[in-house]
Amino acid sequence: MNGKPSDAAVSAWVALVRAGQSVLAAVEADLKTAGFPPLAWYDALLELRGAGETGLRPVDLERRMLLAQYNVSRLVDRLVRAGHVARRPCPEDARASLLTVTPAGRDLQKRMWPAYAAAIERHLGARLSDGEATELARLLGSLRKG
Amino acid sequence: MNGKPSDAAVSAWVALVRAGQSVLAAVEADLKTAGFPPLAWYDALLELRGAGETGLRPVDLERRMLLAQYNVSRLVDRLVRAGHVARRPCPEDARASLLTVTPAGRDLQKRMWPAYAAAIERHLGARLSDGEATELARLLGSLRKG
DNA sequence: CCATGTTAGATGCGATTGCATGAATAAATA
DNA sequence: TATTTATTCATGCAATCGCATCTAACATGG
Repeated sequence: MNGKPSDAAVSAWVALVRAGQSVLAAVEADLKTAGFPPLAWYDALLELRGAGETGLRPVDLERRMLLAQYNVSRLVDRLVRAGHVARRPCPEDARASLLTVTPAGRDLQKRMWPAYAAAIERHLGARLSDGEATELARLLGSLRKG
Repeated sequence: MNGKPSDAAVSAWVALVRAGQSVLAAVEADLKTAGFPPLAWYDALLELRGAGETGLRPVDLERRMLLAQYNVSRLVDRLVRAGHVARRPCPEDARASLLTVTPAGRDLQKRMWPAYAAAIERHLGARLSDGEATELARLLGSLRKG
């Protein structure tokens, strides 16, 4: 079963790739201009913060961030080297570590948010009504695996 | 003027990044599995083909593909090395070349389309009705710079 | 316990990306 | 025209990515 996509589907595909790339690049550029690290750092810090005291194993981060295993491994390396994340041994699985955000990491994440929020507003919020944004989120949500 | 984004805008942002990444990665993976080069090659060949006999300068490709200048320079290098694109001197501007698709490039692009189309259908078309796809394309279209 | 298979994570290596800069030409201006 | 500025493209270098593979630790079946 491998039907061809409708014209509407192809249009949506093209629009998704273009808009995704364009908006993402613009937001990343704003963050960089403000002197901040890439979005992935923010995402990782947010995920880890949301996991509370215990922290997360790299494999958990991998699943939440939709990143390849080796990319998580190296992202965590960089975050640890920069002092934003701490590793401690995982008591239940000696292969893994438990990752938690350090105070410096929490601080970075908090300082990034205003710039990040402004970029989202500028490149996305300002171009859609709330109703449109909600509808967009709904449509994009149905593209998730399932 | 730097208001904070609404919750709806933030939701749309998150959904856009996640869905974009997820669907794009899935389509790229399908293409690679089928033994084809990355999507950027297809896009470039398509743009060049659409430009007819004359071809395009690298800078034109850059604008159409939303790529950084050095990425275009290197993408073209690879396409030329692989025999899919030809350079000839641009008569009106000695700095530039005019890029055209070779027969091999045309052939590659044609062979890629079925796999590409199937991937779009699988990862996007099959998950949205035509009406939804049209609406999605419309909403994403309003995110373009203007 | 041992053997086998599976999962978590790290890493060497080559390809690609991003940044900064260079070289050549074109365009604008004095 | 001579000078300055802007545009087009290429590239050295460092950082990052992707792939393949490796080690270590769990899990399962005997």
